[in-house]
Amino acid sequence: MSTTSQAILSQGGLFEDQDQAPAQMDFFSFAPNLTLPTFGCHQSLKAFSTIPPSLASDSPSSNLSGTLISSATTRDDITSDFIGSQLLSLHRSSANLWAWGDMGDCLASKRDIGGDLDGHHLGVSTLKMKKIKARRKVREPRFCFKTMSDVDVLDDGYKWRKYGQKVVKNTQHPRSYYRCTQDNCRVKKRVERLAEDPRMVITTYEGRHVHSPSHDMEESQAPSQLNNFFW
DNA sequence: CGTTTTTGACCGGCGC
DNA sequence: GCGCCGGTCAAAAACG
Repeated sequence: MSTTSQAILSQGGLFEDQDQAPAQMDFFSFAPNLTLPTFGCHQSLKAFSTIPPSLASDSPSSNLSGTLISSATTRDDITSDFIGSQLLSLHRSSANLWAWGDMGDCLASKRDIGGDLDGHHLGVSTLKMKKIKARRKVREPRFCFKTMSDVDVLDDGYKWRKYGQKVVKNTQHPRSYYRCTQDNCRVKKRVERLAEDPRMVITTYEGRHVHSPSHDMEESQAPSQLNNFFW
């Protein structure tokens, strides 16, 4: 992955589930108020963690939300300039929205308040709301983002092992399933190229890492938890 | 030879 | 209950 051209780049957005990722980039402002946990998975997302610790803390009650535009595929690409210029629309959220069900409730109540009947701009149909409710069980926190990239699997500093691949209906690109290789870490991610626009890759993370990125161990010797707050 | 990928089988949830 | 579909398993192959 650290091959020749890293100069890929990417525009991305964050959504709490892949179903909600808009097909077109114009919809980017689509979910400015949705919250997302500070997973610290993908470098783009990690950019969130470079915001003041008060915002990036692990506390579920201080989740971040926003829309992200990034232009890097490697951690080295992330500079403070990058963060300043590429990270957009960051908000603090007071709600605890880790669980899926809660996420659904949040969306639902927002819609009620706003009286937004068509709900189209939110990209969540009433049908889907039901679906979310039905899945209320216990779901790992999950989110996805979309990037424009010619590499499928972006280097996010973690080590992944592929455990499956599937062609899903109505798509011509297979979806790949990965699991974090770290023992006891059950984080999964799936990667899929958009049918509408093959330049776009949708990456969905599920769960939270119980460790820091493995890369850091090898190269620059073990980072302190403080440094780790950056990556 | 240990680790990762590939790929068909299998399984569970859901709609009909 | 049955079939479809997405997600996972696991044996075999590929890789380094």
